[in-house]
Amino acid sequence: MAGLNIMQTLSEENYLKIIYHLDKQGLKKITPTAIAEALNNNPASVVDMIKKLVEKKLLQYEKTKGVKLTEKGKDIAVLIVRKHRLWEVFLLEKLGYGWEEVHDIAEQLEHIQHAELADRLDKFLGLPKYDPHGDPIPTASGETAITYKTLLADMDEGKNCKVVAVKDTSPAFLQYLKKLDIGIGTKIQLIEKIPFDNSMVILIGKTTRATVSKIFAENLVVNEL
Amino acid sequence: MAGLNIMQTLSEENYLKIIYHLDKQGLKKITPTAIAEALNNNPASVVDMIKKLVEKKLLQYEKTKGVKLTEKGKDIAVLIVRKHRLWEVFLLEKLGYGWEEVHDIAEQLEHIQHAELADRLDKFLGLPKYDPHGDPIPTASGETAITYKTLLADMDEGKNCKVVAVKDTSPAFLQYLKKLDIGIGTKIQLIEKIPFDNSMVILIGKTTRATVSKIFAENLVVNEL
DNA sequence: TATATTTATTAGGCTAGACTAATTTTTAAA
DNA sequence: TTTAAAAATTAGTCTAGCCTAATAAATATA
Repeated sequence: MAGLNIMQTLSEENYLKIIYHLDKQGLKKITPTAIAEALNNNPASVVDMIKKLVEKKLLQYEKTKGVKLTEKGKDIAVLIVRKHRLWEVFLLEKLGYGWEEVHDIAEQLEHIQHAELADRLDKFLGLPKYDPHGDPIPTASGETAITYKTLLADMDEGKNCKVVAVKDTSPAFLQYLKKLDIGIGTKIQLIEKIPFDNSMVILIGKTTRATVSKIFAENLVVNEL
Repeated sequence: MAGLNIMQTLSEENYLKIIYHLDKQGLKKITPTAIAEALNNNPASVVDMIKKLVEKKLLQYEKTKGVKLTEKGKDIAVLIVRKHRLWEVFLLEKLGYGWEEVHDIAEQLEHIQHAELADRLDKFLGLPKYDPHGDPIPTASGETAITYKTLLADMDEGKNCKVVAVKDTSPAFLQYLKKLDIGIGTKIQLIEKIPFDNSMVILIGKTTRATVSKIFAENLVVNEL
């Protein structure tokens, strides 16, 4: 994690972040056009910025392979993502913000610069592993847990999925799962999302209908069917 | 407090803030040169920005009277100061940052935009009245009136008080405080005032006795218990 | 393979916000 | 009141980061 101390501009940081995300999303070739679309700006602008970031050794670019973050560039991107997700936890848990509100504020907070900030915040929040949207929070050393899809964040009404894991492993949660007859492999259909409190109505297996809370849904790791 | 919802640029916000501070410091005529000095930039740049802010109805400017914040401009400035000081409290109390470190980070955090942010943060912190440097935190409605009490000026022999802030934030002073084991919240009893040189004998916590100078005592902001 | 289409790149503009240098206005001193 | 000094203003540059339009290159299709 060297060189994170050299301040990047807001714009540079946003480019690094978006490239990181595109990569994480599995895009094999990250092109200027793809970046422009993700940033909602112009490919010509992107080409300029790519040059600048290559110059700064934060990116590599070969027209055949597209854009790739260097180690240094990746470290910066991961730190931004880490800060973003930590701030989201803070806004939700400490300031009582809602689910939908935290992202936009975290977009601003993720750019706050100070060497120890992320680690101090992390500690203050009790070293959370996931942000309120179910995305894993990179650790201080930059490791990112596998990105899970959760019932809450990744499923839409009418979709079918299969339970592949749980995030929370507390007895209380596991017991509740047992009661609902949900286990690894159980098929679930999302019937209705209730925006008010992010709860949802689901169909468990073929016949059992249940209404489950936001907290429940974000702890259920699923694969879409 | 109307119109705070129209986003200002970072630079605009910094101008409004500095003008607010110059006014608070008692500068009767706030000139382009004074602003340029405070911002460490060029008077020519300041003239440009003044025009822009007058245009936006955030400032009034008459060459004879200098610059003045409009109601709207002042509301924005106060909110920035409020956010700055609240974030300083957060950084010190929740993240464990030192006195000297919080200012620079708060300079960044004060620009985070969200309607409810200041109020939510305020509530989360327990509605603090002072920031760690002893400056009063403007209330939600923009009042900044509170004059602080110092150990020197406002305490009498036998009285108990609690340290709420410091005025001087020089390393020398902060180091001395550390040595005496005085921090935010430390309880102090005034045992004896020595009229000769305005020094005083105090009891720090339960057992530690110390004699402190006038200069020391006037830099310690306290609340009477 | 030749052609059409999509993508990348270059060239040239634009705006915000800074700067320098030159000029005008204001203030202070003789 | 005249002159000297300081402050304000104007004019013209510069950079970052965006834009559009034009061109070049790559990819896909006939």
